[in-house]
Amino acid sequence: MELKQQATVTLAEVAEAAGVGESTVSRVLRNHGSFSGKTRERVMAAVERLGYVPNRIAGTLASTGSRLVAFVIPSLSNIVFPDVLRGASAVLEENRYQSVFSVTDYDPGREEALAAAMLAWRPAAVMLAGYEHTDGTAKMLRASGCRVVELLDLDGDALDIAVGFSNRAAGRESAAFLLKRAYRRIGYVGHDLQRDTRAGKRFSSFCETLEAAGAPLIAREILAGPSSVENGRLGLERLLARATDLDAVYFSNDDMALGGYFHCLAQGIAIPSQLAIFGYNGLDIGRAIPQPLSTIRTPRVATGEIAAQLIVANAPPQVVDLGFELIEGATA
Amino acid sequence: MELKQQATVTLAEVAEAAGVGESTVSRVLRNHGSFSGKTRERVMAAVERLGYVPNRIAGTLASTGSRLVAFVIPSLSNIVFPDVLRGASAVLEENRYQSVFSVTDYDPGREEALAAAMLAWRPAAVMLAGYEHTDGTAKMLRASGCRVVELLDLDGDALDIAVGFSNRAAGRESAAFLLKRAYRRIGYVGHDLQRDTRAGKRFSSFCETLEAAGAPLIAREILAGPSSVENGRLGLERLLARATDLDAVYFSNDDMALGGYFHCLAQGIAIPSQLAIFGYNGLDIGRAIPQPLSTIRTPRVATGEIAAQLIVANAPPQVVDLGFELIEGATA
DNA sequence: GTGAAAGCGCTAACAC
DNA sequence: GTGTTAGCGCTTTCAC
Repeated sequence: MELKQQATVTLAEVAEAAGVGESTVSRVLRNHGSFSGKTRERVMAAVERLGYVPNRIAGTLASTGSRLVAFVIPSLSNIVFPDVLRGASAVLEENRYQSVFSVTDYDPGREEALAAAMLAWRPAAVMLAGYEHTDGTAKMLRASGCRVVELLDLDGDALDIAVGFSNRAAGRESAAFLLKRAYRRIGYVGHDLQRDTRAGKRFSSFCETLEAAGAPLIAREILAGPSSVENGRLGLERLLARATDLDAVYFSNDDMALGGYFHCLAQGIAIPSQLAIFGYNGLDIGRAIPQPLSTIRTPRVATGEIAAQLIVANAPPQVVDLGFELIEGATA
Repeated sequence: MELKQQATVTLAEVAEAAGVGESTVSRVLRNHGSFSGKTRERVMAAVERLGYVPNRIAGTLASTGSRLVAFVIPSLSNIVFPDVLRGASAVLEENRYQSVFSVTDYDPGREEALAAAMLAWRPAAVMLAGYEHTDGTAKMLRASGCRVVELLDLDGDALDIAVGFSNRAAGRESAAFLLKRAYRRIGYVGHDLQRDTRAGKRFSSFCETLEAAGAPLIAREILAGPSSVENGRLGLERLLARATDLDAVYFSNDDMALGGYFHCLAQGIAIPSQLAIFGYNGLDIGRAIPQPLSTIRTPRVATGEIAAQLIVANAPPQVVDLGFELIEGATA
């Protein structure tokens, strides 16, 4: 316990040192209200001399709103969420907001507990992934009076603000694209759909679209655990062991699809003539492989940016559809 | 401004509703001090009924330590930092700590401003990447009295706690490995070293090791901007246009190395017989490509975990070397 | 086992 | 333009 004494320079001490009142120091520091240039100088000099760092805890308690935004995200392994955080935090930092986060690991129960913990900091907004929350979470969020932003999904009812795109539409368009290219014997390789409900939505609308076209899904391979390149490779290997006559495979996302691509590369399976591959997310890496990956590019960073802008502007409840872009690539 | 009224259920209201004093409610909620089972039930019932969410802002102000840990990281695009956050936040959440973060974009000036903003929340600890801070940042951190953890680098003097591994050692061992494999005409493809000082340290000790062995670096290609697969691809393409007789290339990290690998794949350059490739980080994807990438695996998640554990335990100042692992792979 | 009261370090009226 | 003062919602003695 070698802790140095917590350097507790307070606003009162600064006021004392500068020979002014506390509220004057507060005004100068927040550049709010009126004070003379001379006063300002004396205050700043005292701040500098004492190395004063304002206490936001006290400040927030005394004032109304906190410049804090809470993120409750499913994962940090799936690049989607760091991307969203990146977009949001850039905008928030510009506006002198701060970001708190916690990771649910795709567990709705954890989400509820973590959201409660976040709410205890009285944030200006809570940002969560998607619409699948427990009743408890929804109730708590509604009761909190703080802004709520649901991200990356539009297939459901928003609590307050929603920013993202439709996963169902993405699944549908992916299927439509493969059908248009005349693929008819289509398989699927995915990861844990119970937990990643957005991947689940894409998959179900993908299947519906195939069925409607009279070319239902032939085979699927669903791996436990999160998406990864290795799981994609393994998944395709297993799928092809069971279904040898596929002409295309839809993957739950680009990580998985890359794994599939590498499997084909290693096995000498010609893409797309022998087997077509289609992903989801539009990661940069998909464009750097020898054959650009056919996929759907999602506006992940923009989702974060827009969400943050709406909070900073205290915008009214709304649903913002950012859409997505189908990239034809060379693998399907 | 359609904000619902901020639902301000306070501890006082809970006390009132439960027919007990405020301090009793506080004791029950924190499970600290003594109270009867009956009292406990009544308090919990009132909490439930009113939907009370404790105000941590007030709680922290009234008590001593805050269960808040601040991360000041260079980037969220480089997977390294989400990995560290992931490890740390898992441990912190288990211990009911919360994580605040901000992103410096590799700018020491921004780091100083953001660190100051973080300090305003009086966190239990501030975690930063590496040792390269401005004098202002170092001074402020020291004066703050809060714990400081420097992550992912050990080549320098720690302010308080440091957790990570030596980037210089990593550069040295990478060079030694290539030399041992009898590569002698070695090149380098890297990203912005001014900003990513850890990559800079790896590179300089890599070069020193080559020189000491009488096989100095033949050529280098350094791209502006952050590391990416595409930049790696482009970098190798440019490098090979100038230096056609290389037998191995060292990349600033795995993202870059993957780009190089894909370039070779697309150009029909045989790996490793025509050209060897060596990376840094040991990303999972490097093991899923047809030829496993030769690289150094760094304990990124563990770095976050250990750092968090030390903070939770309020451990004394120390330097923790987690080391790294050289993966021989198939590309060098 | 429990309650009353004094702060924690600020902000926001409100006087001057 | 500036100081005084009353909270913000808790935790923490300290009596009882």
